[in-house]
Amino acid sequence: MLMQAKNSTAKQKERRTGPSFTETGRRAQIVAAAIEVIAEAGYHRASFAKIAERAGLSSTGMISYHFDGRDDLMREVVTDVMRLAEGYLRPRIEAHESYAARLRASIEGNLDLFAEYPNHLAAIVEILANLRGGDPGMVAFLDTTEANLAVQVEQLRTAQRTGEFRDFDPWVMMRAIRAAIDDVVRRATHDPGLDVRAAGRELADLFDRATRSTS
Amino acid sequence: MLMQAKNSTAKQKERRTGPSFTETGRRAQIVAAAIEVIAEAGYHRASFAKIAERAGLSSTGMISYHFDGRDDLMREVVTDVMRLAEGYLRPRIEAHESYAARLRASIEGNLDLFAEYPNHLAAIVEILANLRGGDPGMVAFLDTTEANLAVQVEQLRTAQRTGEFRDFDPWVMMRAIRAAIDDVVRRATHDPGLDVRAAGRELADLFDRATRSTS
Amino acid sequence: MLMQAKNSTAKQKERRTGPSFTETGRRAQIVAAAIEVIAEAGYHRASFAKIAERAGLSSTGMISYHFDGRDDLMREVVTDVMRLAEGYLRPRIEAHESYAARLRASIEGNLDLFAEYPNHLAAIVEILANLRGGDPGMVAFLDTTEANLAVQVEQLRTAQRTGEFRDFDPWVMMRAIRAAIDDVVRRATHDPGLDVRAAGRELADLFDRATRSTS
Amino acid sequence: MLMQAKNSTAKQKERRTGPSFTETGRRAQIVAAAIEVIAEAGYHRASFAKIAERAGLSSTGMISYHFDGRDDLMREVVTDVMRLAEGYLRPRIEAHESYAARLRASIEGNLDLFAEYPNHLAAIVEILANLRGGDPGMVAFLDTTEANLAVQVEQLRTAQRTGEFRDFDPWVMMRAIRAAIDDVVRRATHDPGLDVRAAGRELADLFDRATRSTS
DNA sequence: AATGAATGAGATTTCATTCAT
DNA sequence: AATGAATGAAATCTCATTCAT
Repeated sequence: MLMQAKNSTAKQKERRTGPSFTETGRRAQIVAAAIEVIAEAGYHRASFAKIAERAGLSSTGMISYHFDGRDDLMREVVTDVMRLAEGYLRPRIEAHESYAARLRASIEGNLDLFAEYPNHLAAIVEILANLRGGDPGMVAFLDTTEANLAVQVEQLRTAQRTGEFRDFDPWVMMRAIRAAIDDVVRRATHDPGLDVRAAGRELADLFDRATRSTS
Repeated sequence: MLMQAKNSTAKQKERRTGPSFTETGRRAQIVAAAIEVIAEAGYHRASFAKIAERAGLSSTGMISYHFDGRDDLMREVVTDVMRLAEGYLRPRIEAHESYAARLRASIEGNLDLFAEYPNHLAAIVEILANLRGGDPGMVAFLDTTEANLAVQVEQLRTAQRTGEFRDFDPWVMMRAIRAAIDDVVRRATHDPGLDVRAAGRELADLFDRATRSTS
Repeated sequence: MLMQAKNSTAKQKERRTGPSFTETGRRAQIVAAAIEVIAEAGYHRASFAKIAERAGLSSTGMISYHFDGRDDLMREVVTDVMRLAEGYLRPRIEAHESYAARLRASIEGNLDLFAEYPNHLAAIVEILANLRGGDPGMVAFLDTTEANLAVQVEQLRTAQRTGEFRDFDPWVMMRAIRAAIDDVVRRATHDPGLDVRAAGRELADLFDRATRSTS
Repeated sequence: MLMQAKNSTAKQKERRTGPSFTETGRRAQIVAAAIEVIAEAGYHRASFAKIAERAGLSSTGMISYHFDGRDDLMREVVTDVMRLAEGYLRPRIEAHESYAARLRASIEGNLDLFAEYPNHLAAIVEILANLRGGDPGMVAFLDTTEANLAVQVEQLRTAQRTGEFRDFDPWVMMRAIRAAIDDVVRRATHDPGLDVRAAGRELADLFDRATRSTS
């Protein structure tokens, strides 16, 4: 899904003086429940009622209390997963020198990550796929995602400049890679039989051939 | 999105002896309105109220009158678009001999089609992305989509046997192609500045390198 | 259900010059369909849509055209069945001399009639059980039903005066009889295994003991 | 209507750990409002809107919040009334030794109960009369009613074995009794002038003659 | 902090009726 | 006479949010 996450945009409720341990714990608990529900039921079907039930809360009011609306909760889910992905992927990617190896590490790493945290990745894919520009409050969020992508596009461009990668439109390539990974995540979420790591290797091969310079 | 559509599963209201021209006309009008609304607002936000307003109807009851529920309308939308895509793509694909040329025609054709009928493709992508196996009545529909994909996978396999394409997992390849096209459709729907035909050519190049035999 | 029907309250639509053969035929056809649907689905579930479908009509508008609303249709159903019951029961009852024999003939006759025309009796029982005084236009109808009952009550009273029947409140007795018969009708409608003629004999015995003078 | 109620099938919302007093209070209030509305308007006309208005609620959503749909509310109404009837009738019936006296106590007791709680009995009669086997979730409910009836049938049978009652079909007798009582309830609901206690005595006399052994 | 209760909007569906053809 | 289309009301249910305790 993502090669890396840059910055956290989590916004604690600002009317409060500061987060207490309890509140932080509750927020995390709700986020965890939301991740499960979104992964299973999808973005739009993940109602506060289902999330509250999963979190063991007796009312949806508790969610509204801790989060400034649905968008705020979704933002927290995304940043949470991005933080996880960042920590998981960055060392695996930076362990390699060549851009080709880094690209492979990125693709395979994403699917390894999914194999370990299926709900987390499924949730973020669901959310990002359902964002609309019109949603006020989510626009800034789309920009963040776009910025993350831009970083990776820049890496593709650098690899092209060094001659390691051939000539292609790095934005189109990057989005094709992301779309392919997300598609595997989406399918695997509802088809437990799918071998995601094998699919990851196949995709890595595919995009290796598509990017690598022939010289 | 789709290389071709196989069969239409449109189901007229069966309590009638046959569809009248008038009814078909109204149905078509509602389907057209639904396509616009889905493309703009997304699958879940496309309420009967919005569709009725777009279709110039005074009440949502009219939609229930013409369609057997939301699923029935969505089915009609998908079969409608599939029919369109089939008619548009098949001649363009079959005009070519080699599998490589056919694959290119398929990818570029899908995005040319989108350039001409942006709402139609946006709608079908939205619908198919939001289907869940749990939706009763839509399951058979997912099967149709899967069957369409299988046909194309078989073509990839044939091209591998002839030696024109190299060795790769045809299912993973096919889904990567589809995911990449759908992603362009999704982005272009909310970013009018995106040059989809250029993206189509880029993707065709990309997957040409990924599939073509080196020999 | 009823020992006899006195007068028909059927009201043809008065804005028309007169009933044509076709209209009369259609009305009868709709009434027949309504009887079936009411018997199967119950009074409130017998929508115009279901009745039209059963009658082989393509739209509910046809029912509104022939009947001045739901109440009018129901009135026609009731008068139709009352006419049937009248023709069936009167000779069977009048074949007997004693009031006891007539009462027995009435009870057993009603259930014999049900055995032959299950839908007709089921329908009228359903309708009469669901009438509310508040329904405007049906009030006069309830009066008719009440008048029919009054005739039978008068017969009970006469039998008491002759000494054939003992002392009891004839209204309470009459309604208990009617309620018992209707109950058998209601149950038999959804339990095909019930032997209604046997139940009829049992009820006749029961009310014979309850009414007959001991002297 | 009922000689006794056997078991309560009330189902609190199960996602909760347990019912709070407040929730029980609101539920009870809604049930009370439902009883009034059903008694006045009938089963099918007792919409959530009317019930909410009667209960002083501003929206029907509140009813959906407290009950798992219409069936759940109706179930609660019936069990509530059955509980009331059970407490009222059992001591009155068990105060007597002979089966004849018990039968009389049952019949008169039901109508005394109606005289004190007219809406309660009217509501349960309305509901039970309008149940259809097809309603999923209510089937088990019909079974309960049937089981209650079976208990009473068994008592009739015992009285026959002891020689106190004469020979008759106990099921037909029991249902005739029930039907007669329910009929009085139905009529009295819309005719305030009817003397239900007198009717109860008449019915008790009637069925005493119908059941008692001549020896 | 947390809960149950309440709210009001919005969604789909069904219904009887009316209208134009 | 008949049909398909259209209408508007009403009904149930779900949802996110707010409130009082």
